[in-house]
Amino acid sequence: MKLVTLDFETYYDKDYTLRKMNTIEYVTDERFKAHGVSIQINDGAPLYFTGDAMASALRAALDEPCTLICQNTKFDAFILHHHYGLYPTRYADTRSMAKALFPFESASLKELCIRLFPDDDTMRKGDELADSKGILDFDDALSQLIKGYCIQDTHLTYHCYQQMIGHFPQSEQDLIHLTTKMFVEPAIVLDRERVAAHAAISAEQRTALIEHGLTFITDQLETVYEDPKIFSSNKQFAELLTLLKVKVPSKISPTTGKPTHALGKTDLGFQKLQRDNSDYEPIWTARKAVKSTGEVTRADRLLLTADRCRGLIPAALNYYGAHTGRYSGGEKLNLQNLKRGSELRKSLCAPKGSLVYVADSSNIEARMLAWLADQRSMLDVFNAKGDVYCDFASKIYHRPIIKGVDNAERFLGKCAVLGLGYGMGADKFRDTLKMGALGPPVSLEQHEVQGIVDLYRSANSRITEYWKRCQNACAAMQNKHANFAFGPLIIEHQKIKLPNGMYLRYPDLRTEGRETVYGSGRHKTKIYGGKLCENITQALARIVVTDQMLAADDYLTSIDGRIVLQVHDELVGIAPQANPDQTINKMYDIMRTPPVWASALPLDAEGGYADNYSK
DNA sequence: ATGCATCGCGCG
DNA sequence: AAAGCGCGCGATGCAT
Repeated sequence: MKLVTLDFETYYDKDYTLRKMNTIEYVTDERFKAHGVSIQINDGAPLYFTGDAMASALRAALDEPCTLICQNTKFDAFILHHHYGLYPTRYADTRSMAKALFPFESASLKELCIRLFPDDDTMRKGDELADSKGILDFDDALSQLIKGYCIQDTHLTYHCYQQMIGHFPQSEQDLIHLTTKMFVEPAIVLDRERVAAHAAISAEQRTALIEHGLTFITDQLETVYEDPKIFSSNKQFAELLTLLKVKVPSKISPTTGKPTHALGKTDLGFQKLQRDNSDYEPIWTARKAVKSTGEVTRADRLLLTADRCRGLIPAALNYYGAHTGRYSGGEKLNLQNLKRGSELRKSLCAPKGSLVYVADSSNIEARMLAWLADQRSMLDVFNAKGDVYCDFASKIYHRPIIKGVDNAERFLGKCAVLGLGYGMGADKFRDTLKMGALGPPVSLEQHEVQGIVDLYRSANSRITEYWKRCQNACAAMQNKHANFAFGPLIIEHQKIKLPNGMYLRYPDLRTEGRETVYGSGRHKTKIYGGKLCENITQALARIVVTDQMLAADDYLTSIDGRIVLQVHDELVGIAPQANPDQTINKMYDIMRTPPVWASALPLDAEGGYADNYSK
């Protein structure tokens, strides 16, 4: 297919910039102005166009089936759609490719060129001497400089693409296309009334609770308090507690190792403090209310986005956001962490005549881990369509635990299966249970949690052995000539080849003292058996789900629908409302089909459909 | 003012 | 020796 590489030069200034706004806000803003665009067809020389010549040049370039290549394609493609009504057939993106090949490194064009062409000084991005910031109309000199940079950027982008494309299997190229399309060709309809109502109510309730809290402490301390910050700032809140003669709980920060206040919702000390001082309820309530601004901010951003996109919400996902290949959210509107069952989730709708289809890959990581480690007992339960949570809970309680009957017991089994697969110890497991991160808080004695951890490890000895084999792999990967099979993987120097040809990378892997670490600066990270086991499991589960996502999108496209979002183990599609059971069952079929490289992997799927993303 | 690190909290 | 992991965003507080 014809390759069209292009790069827009656009107006920006101190406030009107992608640093402060997201792509949608920027491109649809009334201040938007394209100074020029450079366009390269196949391996020809890039040509530069300005003013009225741009539209016709773009039309001519994109008038037949073509693949669009840009550095950050969701920006340039969104311009093409929004301002020129042009739609390329396929999307490629050098920034996405760089994220996959060089995790933890800058994905900027400048840095990418230095990395890909270290010995070729002609392959360098302009040194930004000509800053067009804040300038609406260029003089001739600036115009010529910008033209040169713009042409150079397109030239570089094309060569970066050619340099990297050999490392990308077709499936990953398809994935970059689909990911870009989910953003630049949005399909999710926003229920504006629902969002607006929710935002209003949330804001109102929040204000009332904070006001009540302020009045309460004003009365208590006989000093006037008017600033909500007293509740939101950890420092000020700690000072308030001291004035009230409540001892401020402290903890050791897991990041810095230094003591800090333990005032988070999930901090056990803070939870106890609230129980012991229930007469200060208005304060605790106000603290919680003031901390939950995210909901309103996000609602406002959804409304603004939809206003700019004909009522639609583009789904921004960062390809290879995690070094394991998982997506991450992006564009200041993370659709991967919307609260389950929330109004905001329910405000994401299908257009009239269509439905939102949501299909989850059931316990994909637990299944992948059992398959990788060849933990037969667990695979047997999955294969028999049993419930692994009940199965393990039965071992804990020495009696059959029945789903829907022994709910508390099954829940403990669930926590253990979800938590203990990557080497978690008894202390942390006890805290996790007590905090109730997965559901209702559970308090167990030290000897009880230790017993469960020991039981998990003995009942799943192949999994604990797999951690050790991963530990060995951490060491082997430090060998320059490493190259050996490890199940479906190939261990190489500082990287692991995945079955789709991509790599799980550990740049600068080395031994420091008794620890193995990789990365540098703020990316320096410890790695060890249990953690590598988790990374591998996550990377493989991601490949299973994204390949299924491509298959599901093919299917949905055939019935006039599409995939519109992915949340790690969950595919979200929008498709016509006719024969909904057939549609969702077809999605389940796709998600129950294991990949060729793991034909014995027992998969299952569940989900449903509705006129919105409610699940 | 603006950048950066940290915390808290949402998701898987 | 022992260790669950992977993200993004808003708010805060400190440094520049």
